[in-house]
Amino acid sequence: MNEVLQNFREVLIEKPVDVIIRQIKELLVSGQLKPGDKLPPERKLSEQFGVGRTHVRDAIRKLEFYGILKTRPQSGTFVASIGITALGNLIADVLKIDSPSFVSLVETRVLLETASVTLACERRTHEDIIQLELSLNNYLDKAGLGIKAVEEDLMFHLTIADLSKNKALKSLLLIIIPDIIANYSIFKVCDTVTNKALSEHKALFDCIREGDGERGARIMKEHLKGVMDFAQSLVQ
Amino acid sequence: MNEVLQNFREVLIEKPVDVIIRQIKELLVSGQLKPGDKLPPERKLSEQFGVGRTHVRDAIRKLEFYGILKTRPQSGTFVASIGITALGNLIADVLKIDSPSFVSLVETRVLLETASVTLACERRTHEDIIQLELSLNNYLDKAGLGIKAVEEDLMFHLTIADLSKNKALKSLLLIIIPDIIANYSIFKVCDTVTNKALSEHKALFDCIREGDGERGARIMKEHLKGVMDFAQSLVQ
DNA sequence: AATCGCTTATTGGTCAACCAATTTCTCTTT
DNA sequence: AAAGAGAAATTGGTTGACCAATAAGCGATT
Repeated sequence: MNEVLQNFREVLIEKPVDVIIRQIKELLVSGQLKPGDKLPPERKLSEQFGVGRTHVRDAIRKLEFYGILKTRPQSGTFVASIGITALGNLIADVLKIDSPSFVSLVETRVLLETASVTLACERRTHEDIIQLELSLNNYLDKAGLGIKAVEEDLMFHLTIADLSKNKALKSLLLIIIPDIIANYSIFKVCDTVTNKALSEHKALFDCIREGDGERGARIMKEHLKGVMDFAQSLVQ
Repeated sequence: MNEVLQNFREVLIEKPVDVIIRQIKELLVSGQLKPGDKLPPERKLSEQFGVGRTHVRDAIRKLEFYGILKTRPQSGTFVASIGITALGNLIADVLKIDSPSFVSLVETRVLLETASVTLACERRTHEDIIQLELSLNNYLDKAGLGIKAVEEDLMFHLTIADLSKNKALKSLLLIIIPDIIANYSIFKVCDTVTNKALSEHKALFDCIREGDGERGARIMKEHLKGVMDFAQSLVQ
């Protein structure tokens, strides 16, 4: 298959779902639909937009996923109660196809992970340390043999996020990590196992065990610096 | 309607979609499906799980949304190429209904916004400052009259995120802000307009205009401290 | 006049059939 | 035997009809 053409087409054609979403968005920002209002029935919308009900349902699902709509079976779909202006902008932003740049992703990852390790140092329990050690060993066992251990690497980082006891933080990391991985494969980021990486993982573990948040943050930044440098080199 | 009962039922019943997602997840973690593999056709899956094809499609959509699956029309649905172990854990985590606590959300918001304002101070252009001033005035105009200006408040913060030139950062803020708003209404957070809030917004603007990142971060933390204190008071 | 109960209409949920693009197979041709 | 064209099967996409739960309307009863 021609990948380039494929991507080209993907940009050009606006999928039916996206058309509907935009239309519903316009109903919202124009004030025809206010928070708490009931949306017209799916049949009506599909007729109004001249499109199948399936597409309307898909659009509603997606909007629901973003917390903008709330549908109650056999009753109707409602606009979530949030300010209308903010809503319009939220939708516009969320649905815009502005995939964050690799630099943005890595920059944000550094931010989240630094906070993650700092919090982990403060909040980890004795059991947490045992769990983290298991995760560390999983990584060391594989990486020590010179084998790529991307999964184990990530799991170690996610475990640290777990110890931060901040679910929101961990969720956000879960969101951006797949994107980072995708970019890794696109740009063929060098992923040779270095002794540096190995010792840094060990050092991170030590910091968390000893509760040295400041040093943990420093090591994390250093640990991710390589990726950051690479990301920045792509831009120039 | 009895809201309590509603919530109760909502927890109890496992929707068909979630059942399918769990089944597909088991196919993944058990190794029957490896990254890059093609999933059985939708018809086969629906037959195998003893459920309508619609539900299978819904499940695939959701998994696709999380970046776990990738479906190509008239060709098939494939498992995204990411380590299987990490995958299993990602799915387990993402689909777990562990709504982050309010404290987590606010804590993370403080983190993101602090970084946001720091970056904005470094990277803002002349045009950015004009735009931010507009946003600020929108807020001041409404809030100055003693009217609640939640939307304008949020928009000001989002504009700052915009000036940070970090799309990932802004996207993440967009993700958690609705959650925070939801909690605001649940817990009836006091949202009286205070002179303190007004002057802090102005101060944030000044910092960004003058490029004083350090002071900007300090003010942002102070600005969100009230919310943070409230969130923590709920726990105790 | 207000309220309770039944009937009817509306609504989102579900399903099975159909469509068009893709892939696979097979037969022809070189 | 290899390559190519074309038919047949497979696949995700789409549609319209049907289902069950809810809401609305209406009339009898108190």
